[in-house]
Amino acid sequence: MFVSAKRSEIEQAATSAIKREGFKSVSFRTLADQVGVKSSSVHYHFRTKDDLAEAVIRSYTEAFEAALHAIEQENETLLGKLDGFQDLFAEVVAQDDICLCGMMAAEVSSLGDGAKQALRAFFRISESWLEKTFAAHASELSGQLSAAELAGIFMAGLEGATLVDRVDGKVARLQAFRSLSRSLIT
Amino acid sequence: MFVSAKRSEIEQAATSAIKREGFKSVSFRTLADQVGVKSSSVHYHFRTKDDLAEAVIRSYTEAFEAALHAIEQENETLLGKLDGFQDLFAEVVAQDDICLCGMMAAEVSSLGDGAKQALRAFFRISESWLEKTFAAHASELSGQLSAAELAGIFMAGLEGATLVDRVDGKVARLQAFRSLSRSLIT
DNA sequence: GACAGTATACCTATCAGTAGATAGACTGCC
DNA sequence: GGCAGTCTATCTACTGATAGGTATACTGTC
Repeated sequence: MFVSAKRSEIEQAATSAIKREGFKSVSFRTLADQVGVKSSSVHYHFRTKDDLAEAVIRSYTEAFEAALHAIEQENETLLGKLDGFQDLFAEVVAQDDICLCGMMAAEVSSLGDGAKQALRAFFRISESWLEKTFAAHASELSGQLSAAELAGIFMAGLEGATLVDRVDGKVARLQAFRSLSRSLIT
Repeated sequence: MFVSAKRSEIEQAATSAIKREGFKSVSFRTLADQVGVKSSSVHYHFRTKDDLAEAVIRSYTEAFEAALHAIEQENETLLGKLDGFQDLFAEVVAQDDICLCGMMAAEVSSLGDGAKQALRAFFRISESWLEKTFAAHASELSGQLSAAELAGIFMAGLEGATLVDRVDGKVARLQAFRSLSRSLIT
């Protein structure tokens, strides 16, 4: 499936901008300026703004899935996998951004149906990976929390941590979740 | 200190709208329509949009502080206090909203200095309350997490839980944090 | 008590800027 | 010739913000 280079470039520019300023703040004109075309050309690749939102979320989800797969391959232990997952969020905060889908989640009320569905898919996929991972290492876990509960805690927790950490420029909450994962593993 | 009824009304309308759609989506005109005045009258009470943001965040913080104080008075146990804290977030999700300051945190890059500072104050105050509460009940806690770490985990975690739960209309992550608090208390 | 001055709280009218979106023409490659 | 990709030009709608006016109410002075 070939997609034009310009289309990818626009998508990439949109992704960066959304992670920093949010989807509402991104305009066809600023994206066009950034990649060196006119706004009507952006409309050519993405008919409406909601088409753009959906495409960006789906690409982000694909990349996220690939990263999760790599983490799985490169780590044997639960702690290693969990650290890898948290690294993904640490990278985002390091660039003074938040997770694209966390940002979109805040703006969900102004998204169309296609984008909303794509957003739900992101969280379903990510949480499923976490749940599967916790379930596979159940014997290493102390405490009475289920794999599903742990998945929800880490998914929501890390999204919230990037959100709150960005406000004061620290990484205190992200660090606290590192500690939490260590305290849960025997 | 008397503030005009209309000003309060505008602030209230802004608060509701921000919790639902975000600050960017709120306009002087829609607020004006909602409270039955012209947009220039909204500008009379709040000179700029950032003045409005700051005022709304400060009022929200005051109300939040008052709620925390009430929780403290009405609950003896750590679990009771923690449940009370989580109830505040459950109320927000029940109305299909997210915490006003969580929303503002997502939009922080488009806020002015006054609003940013007010936002930092909200998180500082809320997290301090949590930390103080955890520290006061240290003997009831199992595990090696510090009071500061626990405060960060619950503050960020609950902000994230409301954010993610709203996407699929469930309260799964909020519930998972209820379980977490129970698993941490001996 | 009457008047001047000032503050509050709104109004109408308008501004420049930006938003998403569309129609129709041009260009270069296969 | 046909198609992909881009262009110019334009539209309607809306944004935050400002200028200038008005009615009402309070406040201090004579």
